[in-house]
Amino acid sequence: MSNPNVKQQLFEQFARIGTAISSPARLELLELLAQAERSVDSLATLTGHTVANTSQHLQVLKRAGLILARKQGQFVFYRQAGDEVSRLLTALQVVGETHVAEVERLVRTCLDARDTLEPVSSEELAARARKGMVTVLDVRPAEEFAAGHLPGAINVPVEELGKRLKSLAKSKEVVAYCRGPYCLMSFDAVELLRAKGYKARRLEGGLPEWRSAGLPVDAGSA
Amino acid sequence: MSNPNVKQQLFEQFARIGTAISSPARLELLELLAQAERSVDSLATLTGHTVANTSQHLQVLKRAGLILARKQGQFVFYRQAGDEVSRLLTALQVVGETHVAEVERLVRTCLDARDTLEPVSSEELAARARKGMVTVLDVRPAEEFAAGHLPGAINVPVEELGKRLKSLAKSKEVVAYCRGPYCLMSFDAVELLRAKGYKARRLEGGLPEWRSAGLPVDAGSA
DNA sequence: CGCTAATTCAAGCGATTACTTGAATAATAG
DNA sequence: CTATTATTCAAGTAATCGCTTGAATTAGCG
Repeated sequence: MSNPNVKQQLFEQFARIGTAISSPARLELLELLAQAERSVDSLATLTGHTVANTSQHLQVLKRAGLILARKQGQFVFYRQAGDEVSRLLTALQVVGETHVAEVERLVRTCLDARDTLEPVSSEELAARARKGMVTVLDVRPAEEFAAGHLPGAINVPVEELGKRLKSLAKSKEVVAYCRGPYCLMSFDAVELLRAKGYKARRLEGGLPEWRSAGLPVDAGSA
Repeated sequence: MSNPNVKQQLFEQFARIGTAISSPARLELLELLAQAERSVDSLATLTGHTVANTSQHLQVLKRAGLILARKQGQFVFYRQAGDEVSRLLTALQVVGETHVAEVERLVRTCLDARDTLEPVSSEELAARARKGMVTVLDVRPAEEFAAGHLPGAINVPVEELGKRLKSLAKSKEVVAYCRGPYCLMSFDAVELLRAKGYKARRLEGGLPEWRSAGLPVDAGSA
């Protein structure tokens, strides 16, 4: 006979993972860590929380198995434990999009340019990029680009995009991407590019989605 | 410029879904509701919690968009909101299996017969069942079978399996399935069948996994 | 060695959560 | 209408959570 206790213990373990993704602050950390490994301090700065608070959140994520730590000198670098974690977050977002009215409302409210910004799917971009038909633009911070990016992508962080437009050819269509489907950087980039007369669209999803779709990623030459 | 507030609000929405799956009790409810729609009272009985407590858990799940309610007479029947929910739970389990040592330990401890119980994949079963090579055995309670089951499956709840062995031909291999990869009923069934001289294996995963793989499900003739 | 910076630990506090108990609603049966 | 059953609501309590603050730990640097 199977021990019914085991099942409860398994539920407890899975619930611990659920707890880890039950806080907005931790979801934000997970999104950042899906891009590149980062120190506690850098994460605290990016999220605007105190270092101690950030450290505690990171430990919750680590205990749940979602992230891993690597100590180098006086720094501790955290990183995502694996692509399964990105897939979990994607599943979370899909449920939200499908069944939570508030999510749909938020997406429409802020990103109502959606109709005009029809996103490019990963498959489509992969095919068109191979033929050299598009400029692939990575608008994330340089560190994240360095940790890995789409093959052949050019890195121009959003904040610098205005000043560095000249490096982009106007002849080819530009496809911008950033951290993920709800990261706003690529929206801003596309908006700016179109205002300047570029033909621009955004990739549906970001690097984590691209990677967990099994598509190739260029490792960084930091 | 995009409103950075929107992103925070989106994280809050996703975090609410995380909160919903952050409790063992609610995970158990979700597993049950992935099989069939059920009343509050029936869920309370099955899980061993009070009705009021169960009702409150169900409302948390409902507010997160994971389940839906249907009122019929004095009963309220809850059901899973959609297959996306099953996929979320699967993603949760995959992360657990991959990155939480305790999960692996539990699986090995209780289900260490795993080596001898090599599970059949959905694809393999689909192919072999079409050729009539196996008996597909659903060992879940009759109500869950009635709400949907694998095509051609025979329903014999585990508790009755001992008494109803005669209805199973010994010539064909038997593949048993139940609620999911961590549901113990099919393990018990396979153990019992083997002890009685049957050639038996279990399906890897249960009905929800089968369904969310896009494979056909026979609707119930209750 | 002492100094500084990155991280973690520990204590504390207000807010939230899980569960219980008992009452309030709502639908059905007599 | 009254009694019964299913469900939800409301109040209360112990435990947990998120965040802060300040001290402890650890590694590098002059």
